[in-house]
Amino acid sequence: MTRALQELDEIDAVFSALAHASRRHILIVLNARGGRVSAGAIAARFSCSWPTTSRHLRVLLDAGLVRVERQGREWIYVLNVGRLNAVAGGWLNWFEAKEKTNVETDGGVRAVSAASG
Amino acid sequence: MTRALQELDEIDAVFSALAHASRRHILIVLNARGGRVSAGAIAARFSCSWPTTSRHLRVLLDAGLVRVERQGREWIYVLNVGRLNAVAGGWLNWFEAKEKTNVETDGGVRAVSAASG
DNA sequence: TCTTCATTTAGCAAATGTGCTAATTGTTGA
DNA sequence: TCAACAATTAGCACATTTGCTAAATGAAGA
Repeated sequence: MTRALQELDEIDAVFSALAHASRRHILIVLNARGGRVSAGAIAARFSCSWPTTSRHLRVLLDAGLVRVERQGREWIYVLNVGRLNAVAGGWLNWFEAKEKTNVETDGGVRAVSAASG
Repeated sequence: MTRALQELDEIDAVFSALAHASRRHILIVLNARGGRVSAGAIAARFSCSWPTTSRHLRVLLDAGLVRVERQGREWIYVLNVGRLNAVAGGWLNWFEAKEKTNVETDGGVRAVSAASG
């Protein structure tokens, strides 16, 4: 897979992960608690069942927005703010940057948005 | 509905709209073409059927990321970059801002992420 | 007015996502 | 080794999303 296609997959995974309110909530909670929280502490804050929260965590993990570390019998989830800002923020920057630099050509456009539709 | 809950609905609509690659692509195309493009010109760039693209446009419309104007027998879609940056960018800012301001309390956290899970 | 063009709406099938309960894995401490 | 604990994986039901084709809408020009 080329670098450009891999980037598109990353963008897709991140925005898909951000599409659900529970997962956005998990990231906010993680951030507010200093970026490191056990799965149990996260699950305790939600009204849905523990397995459901666990699956949301896995989606975030697959998108690279968190990583996980075993600590005794707990799993500690660690927020990856850098990736959130790089991937989601990076995509959003195409819109701010537009006034300054020339990204009018199709080539440039395809580089960040191809393989859809 | 309170102001805070309305904001949560806006965040939800915007991130749900951004969750599909075709819709992200539409926004990029719109941006590259100066922010104003007819539905036909957009549909012509996609491999999926015209009605399918039309529905993607409606999702973007409902999220407030575009508006639409009738011009003769064409529909012109107009990008709303301001809303994209305000809602999606605004949500992302909770993570950058974290190092500077204190948002540790649960009250603050709930204000931007409640009603999930 | 009638046809043509541009696009949307309707309606259906297939795929995907979400939530639950029950069962499993792996760790700790007696 | 065994019980208790922390969390995940498995498997199922329900809801939503996505894509298609066919039909409808509404403006423009002959």
